[in-house]
Amino acid sequence: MKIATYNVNSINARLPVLQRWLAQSRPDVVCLQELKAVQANFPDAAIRDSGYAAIWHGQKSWNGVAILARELPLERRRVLPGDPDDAHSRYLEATVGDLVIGCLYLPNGNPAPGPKFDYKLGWIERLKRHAAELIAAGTPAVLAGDYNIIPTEHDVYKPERWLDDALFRPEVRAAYRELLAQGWSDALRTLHPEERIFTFWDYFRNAYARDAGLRIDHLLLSRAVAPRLRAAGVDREVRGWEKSSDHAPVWIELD
DNA sequence: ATGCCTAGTGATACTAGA
Repeated sequence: MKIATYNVNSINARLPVLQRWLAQSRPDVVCLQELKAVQANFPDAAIRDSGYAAIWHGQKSWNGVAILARELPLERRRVLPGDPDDAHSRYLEATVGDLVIGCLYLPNGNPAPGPKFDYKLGWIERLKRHAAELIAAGTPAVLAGDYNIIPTEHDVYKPERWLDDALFRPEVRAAYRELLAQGWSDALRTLHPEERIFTFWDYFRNAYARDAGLRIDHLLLSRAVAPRLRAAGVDREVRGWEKSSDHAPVWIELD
């Protein structure tokens, strides 16, 4: 079973690239982030033509998340609990087969410090509370998405330039470590502990050609799932396609 | 230190992304 996550940076601007990648990579489950479309503007028919049933949570202008699968995902929740005032579409959770799939788009948080960074830290705390419940229940779960967190200095092309950035600030990295310590494993790093792996290259500064990237898209496996991990990778060539997202798809294969 | 690019909105300039 192949599970992927892909920040598309607009589902409608990305549709040709998404369809081409789905046909080539043939994942069983896909978590999408940054739909940048209201609920009614999700291209459901085109996704069906590609062979996937989808649930999604749209929003005007920004954010928006979706889960695609061969059979219709059974929705469990469409918001992260813990803040009734949070109107961002950044979390969607569903049952697919024997797995719970959490699709997340964690806030960017820049500039830091500031209200956006505070929102990011609060969002991470809520994610940790929810993730702890999944672990406590022994749920076989995958939390996949754009975390907007560079976990370590090995996950960024030039760490000294990112020290004050909301993606790399010490408190954000610490929160990610605390999340893993609950019993989640970072699938890409588990199978490729030393490799230089990036999932995002800025549109600026010819970043992809220079391989000036970041690893910020992650698939976290609960204890019940981790032993099933067989392969993991980044479809980085997709970032080089015409009209690509600034992120590349990231995938795992489970028994 | 700044803008470099891309997308959405809705009006031709701004916000936001990371």
